[in-house]
Amino acid sequence: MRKKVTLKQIAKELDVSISTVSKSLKDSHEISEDTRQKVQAFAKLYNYKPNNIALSLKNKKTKTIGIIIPEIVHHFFATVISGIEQVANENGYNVIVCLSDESFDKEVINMELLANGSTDGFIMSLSKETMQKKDFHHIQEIISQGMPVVMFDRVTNDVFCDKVIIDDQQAAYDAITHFISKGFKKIALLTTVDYVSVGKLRTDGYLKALRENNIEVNNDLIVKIEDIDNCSNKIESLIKNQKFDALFAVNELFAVTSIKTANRLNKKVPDDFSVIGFTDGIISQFSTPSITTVSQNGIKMGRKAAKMLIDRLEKEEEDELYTTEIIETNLVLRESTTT
Amino acid sequence: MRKKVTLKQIAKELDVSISTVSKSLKDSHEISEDTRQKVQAFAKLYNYKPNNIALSLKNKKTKTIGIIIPEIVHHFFATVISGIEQVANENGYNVIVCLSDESFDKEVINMELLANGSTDGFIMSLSKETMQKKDFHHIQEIISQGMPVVMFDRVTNDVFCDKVIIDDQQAAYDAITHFISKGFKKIALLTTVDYVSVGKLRTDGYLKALRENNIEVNNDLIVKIEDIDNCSNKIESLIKNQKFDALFAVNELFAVTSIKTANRLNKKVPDDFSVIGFTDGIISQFSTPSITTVSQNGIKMGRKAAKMLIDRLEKEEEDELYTTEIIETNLVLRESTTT
DNA sequence: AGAAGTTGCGAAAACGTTATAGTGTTGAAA
DNA sequence: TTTCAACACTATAACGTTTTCGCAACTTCT
Repeated sequence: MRKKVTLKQIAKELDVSISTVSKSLKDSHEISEDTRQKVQAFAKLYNYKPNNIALSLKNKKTKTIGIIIPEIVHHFFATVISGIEQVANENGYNVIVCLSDESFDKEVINMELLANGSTDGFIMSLSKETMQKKDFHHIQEIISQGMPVVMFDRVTNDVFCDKVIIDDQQAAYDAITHFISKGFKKIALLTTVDYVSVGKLRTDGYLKALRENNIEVNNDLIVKIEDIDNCSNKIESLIKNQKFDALFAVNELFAVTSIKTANRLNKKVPDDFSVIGFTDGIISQFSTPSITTVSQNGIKMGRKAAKMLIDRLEKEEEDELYTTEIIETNLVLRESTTT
Repeated sequence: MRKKVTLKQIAKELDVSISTVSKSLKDSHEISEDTRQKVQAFAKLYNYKPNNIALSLKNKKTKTIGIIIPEIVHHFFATVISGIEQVANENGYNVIVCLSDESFDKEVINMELLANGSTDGFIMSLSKETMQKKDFHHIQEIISQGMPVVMFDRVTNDVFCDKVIIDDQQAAYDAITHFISKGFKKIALLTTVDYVSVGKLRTDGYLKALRENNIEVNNDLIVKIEDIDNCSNKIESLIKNQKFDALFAVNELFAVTSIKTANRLNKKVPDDFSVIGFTDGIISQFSTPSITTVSQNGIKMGRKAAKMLIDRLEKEEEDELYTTEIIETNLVLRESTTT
């Protein structure tokens, strides 16, 4: 076994001081040509690479970004990580990923662990439980220690930090407006319970679009879902006595579930009703019919978040001006809507 | 801003030595009850948490696992990460994720970077380029430095280390045997080019099953796909002059693409032909018809890989006996096959 | 020849921690 | 009274770096 070699070992072997070795490897002009070459040759031979941990301790920066997300088996979050990783990589950063599993406690524990020197900053999306509890002490604490945090998608106004979001309300508004422009008036909504901020905002966009077009809101057409695994009956009854001609779902799981339910009830999308979903993921692309969705560009979001974090990390003056970036969305037209 | 407090600062503040503080916090009996309480109270007040980096340097272990995978926007890899993370978390480890983007160079760079002190070991799946080049120096080097590596799914026999795989050949064999037991004789195969080891093995399983059942192999029914984005014509011509009654695809993308192509050509799955895919992901579940697949339990694979790595990290004697764990697969029956 | 500057290198501190080996004081046993 | 152990604490080394400062030994200038 060839253990990694250290400066000390090289120094001893060549009978010079550690300082000399360090300086030689950094091409310092303090060291004679001769010594420098000798050291460099030796270092190369033994494949010397500086120890990251020692460097981190010395420099008080780790060149590592902590990512805290609710889950990873989720197309959107995976794309965001991918985006973050791209920019991180371009800038010599690594990413360390922690999953909160939608649990407040896990979110807190993970963040506190990483905050003790392991990362230079965080990029995160809040867990459901955190949003419900509205307890953001752990995040406040970390920010107050001077560690930058960037939130994306599931964010909160209660914490001051950089944020990257899409304009959920506007995106939903656009989707509904699209329906209306196609002549649909009876539009159903499949949404989440209100404490999920993005669900709430998308619902608001739906309501706004109806209001502005003087369409009366029919509460029978609005279904709020707590848990997708236990809601088949709700969706089923909505579709069975179908009183709508278009359906807007606030995520792709709801969208595809409604289509599959319709199939089961011998109804056809888009013949019997059109569907627009949210989040342009795998499901929407490969469902039959493929689903028209509001695309939520995860890669772009991740890249932006990473850029914001790294910018903040690499400028030395502390800047108290936080910004919220809005990533534009657009409607990807597919087979689940009539043209 | 309330910067993190260090032992030194506490020591100074309480006018004791650093050692005393350290020992007090560790409840050492060397320290008097009085002092201990005083120190602990103070530490709590200032929310003292030991610095991970300093600990890592001292202990020469980081409690961090490096994960190197080709991509993350991929259901299977995401589930594996999820499994790894579960076990890592249970054992006080963190995971640092690097993406090779299927590139050899990125794989090498990332691994070498992390190997310089950032992680205690690696869990990885080889990039396509690495498999093609058959160059595993970077991995050999890291192993020879005494850093354990566990490979999963895309592995190689050229490196001695722990591995976690499924029995790809057997799984494919089982799928084909299932077809045959249902009376299908003309079975098409949608596979990858041969250098992708898992694709090759699954193809072998297909061939073996046919051979053992005395069914002649018809090369017209075997389509090898290099790049899914540029293969629609190949799949289309296969399906257009359909000479098969069942189709086995070595991944879910190929499976869903064949179904969608069939739809376009006014053929129906499973009425015109049955389909079995590989990798039980989102697509298979939500496709219409949902797809019968060989389930490749990513969570289990990730958990197993993490367990193997951590076991090796936590026992001090170096053990040169490497094992290869095989995760069982099973056929998940859905709508794309007739019963 | 003495002062001043240059060259080439080493010592030491620092980052934050833990563990080992002292050290001085007290109290009890011999 | 001496000896020794127990107690409560401190100093120091170590992990692997980088960097500042210091110090010889030359060289150059006056």
